Amino acid sequence: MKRKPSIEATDAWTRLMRVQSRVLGAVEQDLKKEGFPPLAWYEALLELSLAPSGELRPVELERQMLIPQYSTSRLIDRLVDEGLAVRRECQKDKRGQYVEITEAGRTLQKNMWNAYAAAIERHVGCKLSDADAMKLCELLDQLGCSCDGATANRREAVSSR
Amino acid sequence: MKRKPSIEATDAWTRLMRVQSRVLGAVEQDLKKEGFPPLAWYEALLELSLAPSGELRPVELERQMLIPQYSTSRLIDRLVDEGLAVRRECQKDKRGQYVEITEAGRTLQKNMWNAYAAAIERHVGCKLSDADAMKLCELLDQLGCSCDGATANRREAVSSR
DNA sequence: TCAAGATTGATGCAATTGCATTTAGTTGTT
DNA sequence: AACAACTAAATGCAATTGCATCAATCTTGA
Repeated sequence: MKRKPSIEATDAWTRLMRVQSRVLGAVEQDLKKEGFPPLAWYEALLELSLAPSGELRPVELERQMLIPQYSTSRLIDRLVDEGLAVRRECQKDKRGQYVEITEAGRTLQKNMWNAYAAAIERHVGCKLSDADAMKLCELLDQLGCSCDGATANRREAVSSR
Repeated sequence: MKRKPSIEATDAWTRLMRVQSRVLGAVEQDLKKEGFPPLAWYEALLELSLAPSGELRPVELERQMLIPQYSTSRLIDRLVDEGLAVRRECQKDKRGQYVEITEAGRTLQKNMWNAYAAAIERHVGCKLSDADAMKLCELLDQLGCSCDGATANRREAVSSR
């Protein structure tokens, strides 16, 4: 127990932290400059838009997005405030509810995807060959132990996002 | 302009975001469980401890750590409040100041490194061969366009941290 | 069937962040 | 010297986060 990491592992750790923070910052800033809300809104709208009949339980959204329960609750508050989603009652489970994306929500999601895709291309895509990107995925997956779910299961949906 | 990213690039982006957030969360939580302050404190203490005579200008710390100016200012406030650093007047430039690490600061930095190193090993090191870690660094560096500075310049110091 | 325990979602409160601005001091130009 | 432009650091304020807890409902297993 308590073995020390190799220099290589430590470097990988450092770069993982620094590079993602830079890249994320750059992408978020691009979106903001074009007047769009934070990425988390996009993620939520995407999940909702892909769900059957455009609705999800908050708890499902929470699991997809890997964020804490109270974050989900407040994110939904904001989406609802902006008219991007509505809360609907859930008859199966009266503790719960459904959150349904609105037309405005779908529209925003699509518009954001344009800007978002361009930003990904600008800050990731054009710096990496497809082969390198795949290799990077592999290596990251070794760390993640399951980045799975989310993206993989609905590969078909990607082109339409 | 405005070309769309490939599936591979998009996947790499997604994994970069998700994996670092998981790994960071896991490491931070390990540290917290052992009663240590946030990682940012460690980073700052490390920078200070490596600086000649253990002191830096806030603006230098800011550049090393890649955080906004006001964050640095407040981080220093906290370190000073806890007796881990002291503010010293800067005669060369009276707008500025020096921040000097205290003995308590150096001690905490060393203690944190034990826990931190173990956490890196647990969440990164043991999941990746050294060769894979190096490859990961390379790929991330392609994105970062300069993760450089910080770590690379003072490789000698690493074993002693 | 009923109590114990688990799950869903919201929320009060304190701590932290982000933004914009302020204060103070420095530098460069004429 | 005088002024404009710039840099260093702090801070007020609003927004966001994290934590703990709550209320309501469900599940279960004796």
